[in-house]
Amino acid sequence: MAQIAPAVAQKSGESLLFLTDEQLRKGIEAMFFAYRGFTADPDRILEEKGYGRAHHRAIHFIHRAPGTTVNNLLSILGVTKQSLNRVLRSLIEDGLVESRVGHRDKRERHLYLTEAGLELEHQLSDAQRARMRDAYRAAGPAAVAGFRQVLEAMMDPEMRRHFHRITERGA
Amino acid sequence: MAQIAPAVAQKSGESLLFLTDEQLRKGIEAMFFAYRGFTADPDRILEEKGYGRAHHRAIHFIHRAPGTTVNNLLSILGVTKQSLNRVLRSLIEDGLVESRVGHRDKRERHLYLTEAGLELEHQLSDAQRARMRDAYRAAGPAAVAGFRQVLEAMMDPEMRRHFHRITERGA
DNA sequence: CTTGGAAAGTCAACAAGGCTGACATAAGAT
DNA sequence: ATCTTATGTCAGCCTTGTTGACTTTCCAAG
Repeated sequence: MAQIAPAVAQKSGESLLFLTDEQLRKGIEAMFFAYRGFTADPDRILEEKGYGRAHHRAIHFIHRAPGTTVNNLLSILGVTKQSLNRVLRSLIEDGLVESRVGHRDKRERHLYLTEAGLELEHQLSDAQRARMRDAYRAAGPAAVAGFRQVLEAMMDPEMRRHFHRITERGA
Repeated sequence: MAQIAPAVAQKSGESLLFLTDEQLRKGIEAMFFAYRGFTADPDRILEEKGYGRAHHRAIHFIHRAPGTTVNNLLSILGVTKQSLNRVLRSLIEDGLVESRVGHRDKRERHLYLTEAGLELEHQLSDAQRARMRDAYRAAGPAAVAGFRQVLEAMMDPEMRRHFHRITERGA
């Protein structure tokens, strides 16, 4: 059902060989193995500190959008408030995150990294960016552009909105 | 520490603007959001059947390398045998996977998908490939080549070996 | 032939991090 | 005054990862 015969490639002007099931499977496996590498370095650092990936995600997005509300973080991370709350509570207790009551709407809590939080964020980010930088450098700018295009096309629309919102400040 | 100033770009002949921290952060976030999309469709199917991602991974790689041993699967998946065993046991009990005692070495178990297993594999794979295909088509062949280059550069060396071994038959 | 060690399986216990459901509180909105 | 929203919290459940200990099977080296 899903086999795209090479003959189909004639349909368009360009070769559609990159859409064969075999190519798609390779892409799927590449995503799987690459994601392991992507998380490996932060995971090691987090383990030492007794944290997990969930903490990393919270720290990352709070750093990226300081003052974000719990609800906003919830929709970015796509988890339940109970799940996020467990993580946030430990980060707040450990003094990595500060929760400030909203100025206009006092129901909201605005989240900020403390000095210690920023320090851990840097440590995690440095490790992850180092791997990313090596991969980017090895592949070159054209490949990086393609990489980003495919990733973006792979996102759910709602996630793509988050991605653009978070990303749109800065180059 | 990790900031690469635009001035550094002059060092090489080509622009190194794609290696700024901001660009790297975007790449990191793109990976995060894209991976969610990548797993979303299979996750929905698996949930209906009472399985999880761990089952999907086992099914995928057994399909990809029929007759693989437990130990081989273990090193591909990077989990403990206890963890994999729990998943395999349920798949065997449910008749999706068959475990055959080794011909030469009778300690080894060779794993195969049954008819039912193949059927589920197809269902999961179709969903995941559909998203992949849409993303590939939207981005175009050049972008796909870059995508694959960056992903491969991002893998740990051992995972890259697995990737090549699994992938090297076929185009 | 015996024994060492590898491959596999199993049991128990635990932790992280998802989930649901129920409920409490504060405060904006109507 | 009441409805709704934002947040927090308690309890309980599931999946999927972990370690450690132990058994069975069986190849291979002595």
